[in-house]
Amino acid sequence: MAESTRERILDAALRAFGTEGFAATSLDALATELGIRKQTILYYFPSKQAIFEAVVDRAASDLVKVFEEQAARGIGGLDQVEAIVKRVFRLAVRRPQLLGLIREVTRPGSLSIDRLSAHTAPIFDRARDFLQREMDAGRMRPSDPEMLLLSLYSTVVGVATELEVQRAMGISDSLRGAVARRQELIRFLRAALEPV
Amino acid sequence: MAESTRERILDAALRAFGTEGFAATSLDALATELGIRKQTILYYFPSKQAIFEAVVDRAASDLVKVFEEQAARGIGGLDQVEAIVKRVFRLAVRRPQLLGLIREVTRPGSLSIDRLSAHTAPIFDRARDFLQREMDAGRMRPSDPEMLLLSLYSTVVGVATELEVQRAMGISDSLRGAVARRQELIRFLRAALEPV
DNA sequence: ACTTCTCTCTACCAATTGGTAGAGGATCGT
DNA sequence: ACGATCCTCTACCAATTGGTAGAGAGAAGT
Repeated sequence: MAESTRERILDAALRAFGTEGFAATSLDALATELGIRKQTILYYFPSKQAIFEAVVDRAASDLVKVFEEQAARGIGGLDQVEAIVKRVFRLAVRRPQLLGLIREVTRPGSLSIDRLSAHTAPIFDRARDFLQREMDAGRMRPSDPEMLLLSLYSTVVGVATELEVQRAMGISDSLRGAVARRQELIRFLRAALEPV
Repeated sequence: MAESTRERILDAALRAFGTEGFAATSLDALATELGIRKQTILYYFPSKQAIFEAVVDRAASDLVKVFEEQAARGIGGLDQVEAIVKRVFRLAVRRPQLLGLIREVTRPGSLSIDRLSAHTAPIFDRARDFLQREMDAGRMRPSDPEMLLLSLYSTVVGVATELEVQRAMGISDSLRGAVARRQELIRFLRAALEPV
């Protein structure tokens, strides 16, 4: 048994919640996909909401880990921004459901938004401080770091997750397409952030 | 009778689909909200899916109208980009469900993505041509116009719609906050697009 | 042999889902 | 006065939903 039933449930739930969404995912469908009974799922988790929260917790800590690994490297300036964008992109390509889940949680009606915030607040603070520091040091164009962070978040997550929009625009969603997208995004961000 | 029942249904459906999402919206809830019976809704629309499609059609044409009105003005360069961003923001503040619906439609599993594309493809083409023309004329930093358009889309829609993320970041979601967000976004975009 | 614990199962259940069938009341042109 | 059309309703329905109750199998400790 390479992977425990509990882990398998969480994996399938992440995929389902991250693509179809919470409401559109049924426990029966999840169970069928796993070749088990719905009641087996409910043995490990008391409710559907509890599964969602467990999935959010796991996804959030995976995401936070990516940031912390890069933050620990202590690179400065735009090179650090570029490195983080690259890491997020790698994650988006390998595990697209992960960012899809973030989109699901950040939807207006979501119940687990505070749960996600609890995980991500520290890295938001850290990112804001980083931007402020870089601006003060003249390595980045000065602006409101909070608003800038929001713009950065929107751009990166959007470019990484809005695959259907890209399809509608006629952009290839192949792996090569992802690389091109990343490259163009980095150029875009560098232009926006470079000090004058 | 200021507004026909059919129109009232479409209004309520836009709000519900744009915030809670398609799967999380029930016809019964919609009917209760309107003070009518579910069967009255099903008199005007043959199915839930049909309501969604009608809502998408109406939302898309509203959105397209905004772009076409601005395009007709024939302003060039970054001033035109700024004008469009401002218009999108005004729409996002006045009718937040509208952009929320776009997010819902562009989700991976959505059925109506082609319906939306049919409406928006012409303005995408137009926008791409516009960017290309401006780059050729040296009024904008040269880059891949398709990828740039994707970055622009992501940034604008994200900043306009990711209200929960903004709340988590500690950004005010008041009207004044929206103005500040818009201003910062325009500075961000100008920096990214200005020719060197 | 016996109990205990872990796990997955069958059997249900009440509530809600989207949708059908058709009655009844207006308002209309004739 | 008449049928026709438009609109909203009551009454159902089969299917699916998340969740409960509890049986039974297997392994492990005693």
